[in-house]
Amino acid sequence: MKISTKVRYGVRLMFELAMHYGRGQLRLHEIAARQEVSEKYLEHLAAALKAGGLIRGVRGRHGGYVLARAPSEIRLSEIHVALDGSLALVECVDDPEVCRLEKLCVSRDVWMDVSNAMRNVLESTTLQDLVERQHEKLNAEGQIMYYI
Amino acid sequence: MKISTKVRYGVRLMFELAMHYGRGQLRLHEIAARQEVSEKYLEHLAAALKAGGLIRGVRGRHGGYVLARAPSEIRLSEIHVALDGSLALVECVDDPEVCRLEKLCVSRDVWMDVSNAMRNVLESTTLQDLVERQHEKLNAEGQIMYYI
DNA sequence: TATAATCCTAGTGAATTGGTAGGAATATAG
DNA sequence: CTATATTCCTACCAATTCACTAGGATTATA
Repeated sequence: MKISTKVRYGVRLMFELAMHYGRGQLRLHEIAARQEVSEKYLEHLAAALKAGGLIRGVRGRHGGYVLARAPSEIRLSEIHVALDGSLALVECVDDPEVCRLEKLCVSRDVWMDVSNAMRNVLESTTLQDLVERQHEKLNAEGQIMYYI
Repeated sequence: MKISTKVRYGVRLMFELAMHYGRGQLRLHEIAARQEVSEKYLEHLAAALKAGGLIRGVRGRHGGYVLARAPSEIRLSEIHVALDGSLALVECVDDPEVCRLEKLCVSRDVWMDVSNAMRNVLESTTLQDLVERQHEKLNAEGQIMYYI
């Protein structure tokens, strides 16, 4: 079981927007260049993130995307949900009705425990946390800031 | 992201063997009937579990499978690894070398946190835990024990 | 010797993944 | 007004993975 590239790239897209927060819109073209991903592919991710209410698009020349809320108000769990649906690792975690054995099923308990463990991490991490961690890392490495 | 049926059925297969532990081998035929899964499919799972050293096969008529160790000594993480490989949600969690940005990458930290959260649950849960939970549930529901 | 089980190797249809393609709509610069 | 640069929208596609089947070889028992 691996995280899809959709979610991986999506998180990085959101991270780029978070790093740029407060300085207007950012074009997919730039993000694509930095992440070395096709711009066309990012369009799909952006569409899903927009549908999820996490970013806003600015059309026309000199357009781009902006975060819909402050980085501190966007949890990674929301990004995951927008791109990949529920965080439940099996159907019956969200919807017990799907299995007639729900009450007696011990595997369901396990998958619920694992799902909740994931959810905890993703809900308690915001884009702001990522931005701060990035700054710490860059300082620690003595690197020039990539993001001006 | 969903758990594969391979792992789901595999855990249930192992659970059946755990419920039967101490009373000799159990045939896939029986497990398949109880889980309403094809016997042929379970053969594949059994092969992987055997290769992982978690079960032993007994060939010939009246053959079957037995746990290789006591249920209290088999962690769910081992089952997952045997059937689905590493618990790492992205390549670079296991092997930082795959990405040249490892040191500076904050997403890697996130996926490592999530992977570890999952790992914690699966490593701290044994088949014995499942067996006990099952007994509790059956008692709570006032049900006759399914497993004799 | 017939039978019932594991064991082994291949194949396969359907779904999912990870994209591309092409253009419409929209806003800005000149 | 026009050219251009962007988002937005819909369709398509190749490769991979998933979930499973098929067919038999091997092994042990009754």
